[in-house]
Amino acid sequence: MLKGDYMETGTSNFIEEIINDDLKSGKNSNVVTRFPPEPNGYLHIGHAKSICLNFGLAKKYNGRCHLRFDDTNPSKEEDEYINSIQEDVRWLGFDWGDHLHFASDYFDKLYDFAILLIKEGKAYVCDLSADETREYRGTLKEAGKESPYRNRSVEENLELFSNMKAGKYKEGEKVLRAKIDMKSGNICMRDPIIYRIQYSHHHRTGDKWCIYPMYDFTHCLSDAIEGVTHSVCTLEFKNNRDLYDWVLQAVNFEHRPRQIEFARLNLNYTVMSKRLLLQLVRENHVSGWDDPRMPTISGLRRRGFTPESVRDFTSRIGVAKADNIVDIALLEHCLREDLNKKANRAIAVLNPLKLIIENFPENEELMLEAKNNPEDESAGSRMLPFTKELFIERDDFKTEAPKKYFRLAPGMEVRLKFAFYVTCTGFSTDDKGNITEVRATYDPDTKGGWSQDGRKVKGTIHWLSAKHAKNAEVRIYDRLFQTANPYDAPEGKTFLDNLNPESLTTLKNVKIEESLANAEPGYICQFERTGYFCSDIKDHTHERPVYNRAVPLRDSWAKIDN
RNA sequence: UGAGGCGUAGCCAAGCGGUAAGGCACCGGGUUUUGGUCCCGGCAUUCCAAGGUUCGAAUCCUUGCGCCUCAGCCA
Repeated sequence: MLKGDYMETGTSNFIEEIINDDLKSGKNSNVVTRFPPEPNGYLHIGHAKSICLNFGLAKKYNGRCHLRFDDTNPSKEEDEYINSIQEDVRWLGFDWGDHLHFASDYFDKLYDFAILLIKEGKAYVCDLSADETREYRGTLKEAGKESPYRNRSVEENLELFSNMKAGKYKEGEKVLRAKIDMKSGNICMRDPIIYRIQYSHHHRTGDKWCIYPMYDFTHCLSDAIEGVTHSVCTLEFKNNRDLYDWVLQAVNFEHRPRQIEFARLNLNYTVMSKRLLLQLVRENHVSGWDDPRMPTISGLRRRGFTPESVRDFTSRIGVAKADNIVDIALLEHCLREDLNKKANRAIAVLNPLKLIIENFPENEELMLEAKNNPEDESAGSRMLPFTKELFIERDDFKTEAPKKYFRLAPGMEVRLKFAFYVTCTGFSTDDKGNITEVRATYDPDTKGGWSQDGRKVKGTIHWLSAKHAKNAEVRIYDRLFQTANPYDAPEGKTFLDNLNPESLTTLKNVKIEESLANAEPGYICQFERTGYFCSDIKDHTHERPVYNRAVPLRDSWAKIDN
C-alpha cells in the first residue's frame, strides 16, 4: 500500500457502509464508480477529494472507475480542459484504463431515450420563453403552473422534437421538458428541461447537433449505460436525485445506479469554485490556472506538492455530509511529512550577507562532506567547498543578541553546518547603517562541525562559499488570500479585496549550490533550515535557475522572535 | 419546512444503547550538526438546546434553535 493511499484510512466512511450493504444484499455484485468533470476549467483540490474517493473506492472493492467528461454544454467547454484534466488525474496516480468516456458519446442513445419518453407521454416540447418558463416554475414556497403546451399529442411532440433536431427553430424558441409535477416541493421535478437548442460547435460531435441534453437527463443515463453502480457526487446534487431516479424509471432502464452525496471540500484562505478561479485567471490576479498560489492540481504541482501528499490529505480529511472548511495547515503538514523523508537537502542563502573568515587562508579551498538527507542514509552525501569569503543568511546575524537568540552576533560562537565553529569578531556598515559584511574567526579543530573538547554551541547556520555560489531567483509564496474566509468581504467589496498583497515575494539575489542550478525543472528539495522548494516547471533553466517555495519549515524561533 | 440536508474541541472526524478514537492547530518538556525531524506529556465530565424513555443516551423519542442546498434553456 502506498503512502497516501485511500485504503490507508482505517476508518471507513458512510459511503462504504452503503456499498457494503448493497454487496451483501446482492443488489450489486461489483463496484463501478466514475469521476465526471465538465471540461470547463482546471481541476482543483476539491476535485482531488472526489477523484481519490471514486478511484479509491473502485480499487478497494476491486471494481473500476471511469473518467467521463460531462460535455453537454459546448458553449463553455474546451479541449484545453480535457487535456489538463486527464493530466491531473494521471498525476494524482489514477488510471481509468479503457474507460475514458464522454457524455457526448451517448448523444444518439440519449436522443432515442428522449423519443421514448415522448412516446410514453412523459415528455413534451414547450414553447414558453426562458422568462415565461421561470414564471411558470413558481417559487420556493408557491407551486408552479402547468405550461399551456404540456398536453400536446405524442405525434405533435415527436414532430416538433424532430424539427428541433433538424434546426428549424432558433435558440430559446423551444425546449423538451419532462412531464412530472409542477406542484412538487422539489423544484427539480417541476417539468425540468431536458433538451435545449444551442447552435454551438461541439468539440467532439462538431456541428452534428443543435440540440443538447441537460445534465439531469444525461448524467443518470450515462451512468446507467456505463454500468456504474454507485454514482458519488457532492451534496448540492441531493435535490437532483429525485430526477435522477425518475428518468431511469421513466425509460425503464434495467440497471439502476445509486446516487450518493457527500460534502464538498472547502479550504480556508482560498476559494474553491471554478467560476472564481476562472475570474482570477482572466483578470490576471494570478499568472494562470497553474500559478503556484492556485488551489488547482496544476498549481499545487507547480508549487512543489507531491501526488502522495495530496492523496494523504484527502484521506485525512475524511468523507462525510457536514459542511466543512478544512484548515490549509493540514495540507501543508501533509507535504512536509512526505518531503521530510524524501527530499534531499541543499543549501540556499535567500538573503545573502558576506561573512569573512579572518584566519582562513586567502586562496584555499577546502572540501567538506554534507549529508543529503539525515532522514535517509541511502541518500548519501556531497562535497561542499569552503573558502575565506562566505555568504550567510542576513537573518542569522544580529548586532546585539536578544534573549534566547543563539545565532551569530559579536562575540558569539556558532556552528557553520558541516564545516567549523566560528566566533564573530565584528561587522561593517555603510553610511546608511546597513550591515555590509560580518567578520569571524574559525576554529580549525572543529572541522566537520564537531569540537574536540566537547564544548557545545547552540546555533547552527548554513553558508555557501561566495566564489562558488550560483545566483538564482526564488519565489516565496504565501496564502492567496489574507482572510480565512475570502467571501467575507465588507459592504461594496468583493473577494478580490481580500487577496493577499504579499502572496508572492520574488527574491532575485539568492545564492545556491551549483547542483541546484544544474537540477532539472520540477526538482523538489529542502533548502536547509528554510523550507521545501521546487525548481519551476516553466521558468527554471540551468543558466537562470528559478525556485518556488512550496512550504516553509516550521519555525519555532519566529514565534519567540515576534 | 415549500422540499431536502446537516449540527461531536479552534479545524476536520470516529462513534450505530454500555459511559467521548484519531489527525491538524495550539501549549509544555526531552533529543538533535536544520530553532526542522523525532520522542514524551497536556488539550470535550460532554456531543446545538430543553424535555422524555432507559439501570445506562452523543446514539432512541418529542419539541425547539441554528447553518447549508434548490426558483439556469449551467453542471
